[in-house]
Amino acid sequence: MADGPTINTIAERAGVSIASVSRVLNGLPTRQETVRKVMAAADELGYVRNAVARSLKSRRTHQVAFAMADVGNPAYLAMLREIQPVLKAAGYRLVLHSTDAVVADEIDVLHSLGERYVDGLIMSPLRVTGQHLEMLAAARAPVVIIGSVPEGTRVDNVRADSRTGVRLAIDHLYALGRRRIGLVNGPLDTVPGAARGAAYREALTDLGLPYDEDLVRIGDFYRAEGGRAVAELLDRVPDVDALMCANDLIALGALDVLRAAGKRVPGDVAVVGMDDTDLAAASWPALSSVSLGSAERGKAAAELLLDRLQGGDREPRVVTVPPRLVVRASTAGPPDAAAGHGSAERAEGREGGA
Amino acid sequence: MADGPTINTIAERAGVSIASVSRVLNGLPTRQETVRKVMAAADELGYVRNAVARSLKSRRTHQVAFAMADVGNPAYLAMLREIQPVLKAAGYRLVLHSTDAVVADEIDVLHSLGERYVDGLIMSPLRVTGQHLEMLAAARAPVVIIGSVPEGTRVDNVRADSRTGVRLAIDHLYALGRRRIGLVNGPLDTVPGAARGAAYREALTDLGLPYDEDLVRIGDFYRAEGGRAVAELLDRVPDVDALMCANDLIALGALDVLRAAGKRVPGDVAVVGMDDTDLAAASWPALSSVSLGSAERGKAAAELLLDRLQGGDREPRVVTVPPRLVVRASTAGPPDAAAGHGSAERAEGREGGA
DNA sequence: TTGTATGCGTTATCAA
DNA sequence: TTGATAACGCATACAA
Repeated sequence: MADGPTINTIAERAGVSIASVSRVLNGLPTRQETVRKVMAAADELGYVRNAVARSLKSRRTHQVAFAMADVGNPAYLAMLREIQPVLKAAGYRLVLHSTDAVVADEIDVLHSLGERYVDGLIMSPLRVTGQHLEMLAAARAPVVIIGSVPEGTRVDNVRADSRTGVRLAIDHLYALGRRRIGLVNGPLDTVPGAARGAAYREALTDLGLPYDEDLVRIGDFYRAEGGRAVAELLDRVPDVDALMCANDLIALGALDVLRAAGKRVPGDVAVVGMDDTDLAAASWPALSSVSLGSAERGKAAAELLLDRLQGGDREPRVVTVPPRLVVRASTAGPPDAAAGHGSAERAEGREGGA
Repeated sequence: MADGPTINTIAERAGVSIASVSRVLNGLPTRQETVRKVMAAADELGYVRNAVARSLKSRRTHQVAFAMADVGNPAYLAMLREIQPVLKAAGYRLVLHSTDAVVADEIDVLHSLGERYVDGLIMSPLRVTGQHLEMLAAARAPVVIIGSVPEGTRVDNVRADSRTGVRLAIDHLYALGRRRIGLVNGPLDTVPGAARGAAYREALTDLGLPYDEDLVRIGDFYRAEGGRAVAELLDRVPDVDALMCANDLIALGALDVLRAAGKRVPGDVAVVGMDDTDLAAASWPALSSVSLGSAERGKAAAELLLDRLQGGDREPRVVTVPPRLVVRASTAGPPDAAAGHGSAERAEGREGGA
């Protein structure tokens, strides 16, 4: 792997100055003959511009970072899938950070913004701490936060409306006649966990249903732990007739446990997931799920960032993506979905609006 | 967003030279008093090293690129999930490229290696053209290819063994008494498509089964098109009793179509997928699937690249990851899996070895 | 139209 | 132990 040619190498070979080489390479007005000589030399040498040197000079890297909690979480991947092509189309490379939901890692990412290896950052933090806010205020490059930040934070912000999302699901279950509706939530010290918990309580109140602590279980956002939480809930409230799960992975865990317990879905227990990931459509019975618009949020975030990178200064903007209930067999199928062929097809595609 | 402080700013403030500042920042031997002054100034100014300038000087970016065909494909995401932490632990950032299976884009990525914005590249090309090989030979940074390259190509290479993988699946189906085993494949001009097609034919021959063109359908690697291919196959061979699908998405499409056609799985038709993605475990009936070790291949590729980045020169290495058949309900469940609760659980976790 | 010289922010060499 | 200075590869103001 020999050292690559630089504009100096080309200049020598073409018998011109490096300034002329640079001009030709950048398409600035130059005499035809010089252009020819430079292009020929560049070609023969297999010259490729050094991106690092360009960046140092231009103060732009044409890179953007996307920081999320977990590369394994389909909700983040849905964002990624939308972010990637938007950035690519605009000529930006994507640097991926997975913070494993470790706050210190998120702070690290914000700190590293100062190193100027990217022109901007899209971040989807699980929790927003005071330190986050401090660093955001001091950030030396544009940042877009996916998730909710406190009022008045001067940062571009794309948020989901999980409150309305939970409401859609609970109303749906209520309309189906369910009255003992459980909640299987993630940790309350996460932004989504807290929001979903509060929204659940509020929705019940508005519907005139009692709030029963035994109907609420907390696990984490994964399948196995979600299953355990459901087992516990079943133990305390054997006649629960519906489960609102804080994400699809938890809901899959719920399906596992309900099946093992001999409960029919949705006959005995209706199940709603959240995030409407690929898994929802693949599972059986197909999972009704509240989409919080991960894909749309990713796209919106990418566009906000690009606008900021290209347009320059403007007031921070807040974009809220409305949730959407996608009804499938786990709530709207035949009483024992396990007995019916084709139920998933019938239900799939029906979508309730906000 | 004011201009950030540089070592010059610090030097002025601390009343020392930039050389001293650099020394302190890099922990080189320096007088205590100087260290103190520099650190104080750096602290007050909120100094952060400029990564671009460092890279220009050091000729290392501490970035590695991963180029794959499709951010939406779970097999690549499985690789990504393993690659990311390995690189992160070694202090490398991950730059993500999605080429949308466009060959020109892959060539672009190889070309852009010359820009030196990354120290190395992991690439998983769908097809390896002559141009790929040319550019690999001329690459100015280490590359690891996930996928098969021609014998003698001087490049680190991690390959799956889809031939053995297909063989495992066909043998399994044969052992279950299936004799009319169909193949739902992806395009034959892709490396995996060609390999799987050939392996299927070979496996049948070895088992003494006739090769029937009507039993082989070609679509692409996605769910809807896979379903269409299965519908066509059903039309031609109504009594097909097993389907080998070239990936899990195709297999999900197969489940859709079989269910709609009133076929029982695995009673009437046993179905095997490939790649063993998350979807396989989530689907119903849970999908038997041949894991080609996407995760392991990703990990191996990252380790090969790191070794090359850190260790330096050595002969190119070829790592072959063995396939593994994961048996679930879609082949080993009760005749009509749709009628049985808990079948997925019973089958899950049973794994046949190579 | 072209070349010289300077700076982008670091690191590293060489004298002092 | 420290400071002046030269790269790293490129872009550009200015002079020729």
